[in-house]
Amino acid sequence: MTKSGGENATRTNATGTLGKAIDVLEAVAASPTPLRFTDLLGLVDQPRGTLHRQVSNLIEEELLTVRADHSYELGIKLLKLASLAWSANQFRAIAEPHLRHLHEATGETVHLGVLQGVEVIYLDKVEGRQAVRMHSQIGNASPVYCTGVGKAALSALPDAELEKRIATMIFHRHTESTLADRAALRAEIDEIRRTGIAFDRQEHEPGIHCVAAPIHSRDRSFVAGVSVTAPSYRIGLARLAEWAPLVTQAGHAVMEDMAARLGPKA
Amino acid sequence: MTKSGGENATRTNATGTLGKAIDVLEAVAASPTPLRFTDLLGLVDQPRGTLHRQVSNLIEEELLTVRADHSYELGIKLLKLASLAWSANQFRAIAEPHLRHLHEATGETVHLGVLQGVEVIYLDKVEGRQAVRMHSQIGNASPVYCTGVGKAALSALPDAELEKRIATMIFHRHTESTLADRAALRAEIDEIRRTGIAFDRQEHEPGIHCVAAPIHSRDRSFVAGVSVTAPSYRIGLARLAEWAPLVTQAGHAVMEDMAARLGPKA
DNA sequence: CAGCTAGTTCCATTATTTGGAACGCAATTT
DNA sequence: AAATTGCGTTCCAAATAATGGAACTAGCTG
Repeated sequence: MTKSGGENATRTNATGTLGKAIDVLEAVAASPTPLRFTDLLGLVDQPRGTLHRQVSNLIEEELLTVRADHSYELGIKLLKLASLAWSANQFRAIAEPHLRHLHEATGETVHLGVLQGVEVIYLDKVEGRQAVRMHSQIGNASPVYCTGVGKAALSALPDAELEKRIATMIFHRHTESTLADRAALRAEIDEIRRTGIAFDRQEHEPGIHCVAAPIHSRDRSFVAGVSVTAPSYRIGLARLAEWAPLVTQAGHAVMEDMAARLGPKA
Repeated sequence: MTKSGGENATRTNATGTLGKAIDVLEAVAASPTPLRFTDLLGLVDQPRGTLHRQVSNLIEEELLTVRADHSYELGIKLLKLASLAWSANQFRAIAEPHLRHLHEATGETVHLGVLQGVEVIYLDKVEGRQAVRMHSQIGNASPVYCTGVGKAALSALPDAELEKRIATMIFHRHTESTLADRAALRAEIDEIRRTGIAFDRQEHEPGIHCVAAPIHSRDRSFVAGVSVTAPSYRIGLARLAEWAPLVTQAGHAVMEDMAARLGPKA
């Protein structure tokens, strides 16, 4: 090390020993296909010996597991930690009653998500019946630029921050209506800032649209969003738009509760 | 290889730099009350300077967050990682259709959990409607000795392993029928080994009981369990017992699928 | 405003990580 | 069979990154 500056083809946070370990974990997490030792070696820019010990440590800590075919899988300890993280999460706890109320008022699925880099991580979800995979969403990471919650959250960011994030985004056209470039996104954000409401017009998944409102801490170092999602065949865009005030109110209510419970600095 | 896991009595794994970091994370995770810096200092055997840097690194990596009042909270990145861990988990994927089938056959809630040290971590859950907290269970860690899945899993362990785990358990009487000492648990495990079926007779939560069957890899280095849970006011113990064969079959089916899909070594 | 307590920074010492190279083992190929 | 190649694993001197005692600062509190 030391030399060669440190460019690298792929990922590399390389912040201290911990950072390197997390890099490995994230490489495994991000791969859609199973990774074996050599595959990882190609992804993480670390010498063999080092990588090998790194992986051993992660396995020792139960953060990683080896499958029968020698490929790696994230460890179950992560599920345990996440479960605890979820239930101790203060923001989620504060928002919960408001999500519930919003769900009762609309009858549709309500999501709570926070901005994390250029992704939205869903923190909670309230829905009616639904036979399918529960918790399909919690912890799920989606692109910001094509989700209601994501765009709402972006709109709450100070300009400098916003630009920084937009700069690092990689756009991918998920549906016909996806905003697929920076200019379109910037225009949309302007609009959202004006109205206080964000729409996802089937930009992520065809047939699914939503209304969302921003939530943020006083200093905007923490930004998030609430949304009401519905299938377009059942709920028209006009109907969705009628819920906008409710969603905005929910967002405001959460912010008020934050101020009240976390003190004025929050 | 890879073994030697399992310890985890108090704090201080101290295995390398990563281990120390995880210690901190787990201390935060395990605490029922918010922890501030000095509180942590008392829990994790590390000098101030060191702990402080440790915490800073964890925050840097977004594995930890500071709340407004300076107490710590597990980071949302954990949710993201866990979500990916969950969907990539091979065992869960193999078991899923069988859980679903078991749910259809009984109409009650089905759980899948794996043994992790002296706890059971729930990996999946299939249930009917349920207005309450979704994913209430996934990632949740419960004591082995008072859950159906836990006892079923224990019964699949080789004697030496079983004794090792029993030795490190700390018993806590959750209900009137909780097995509250090693002798009682050992007797129960014997019984389960004989019948292949484990019952939780309201040993964890009053009013809730379940039938469970063990699942394990060929070499028993991996043990888990499936269960059908029901409220006792609606489903009597006799009725529950009638489902035993179904549950056992589900367990066997999962093992067969594992052998088929992961090769004979699994 | 003095006296705490809790949190943060410094830096010489020390222990841990590093990474190049070699080893062992299967599966392929010759 | 012997040779080759691909993959995972182990070693160890050199170098980097972690350690931890002590000094410093910010916020309370009486």
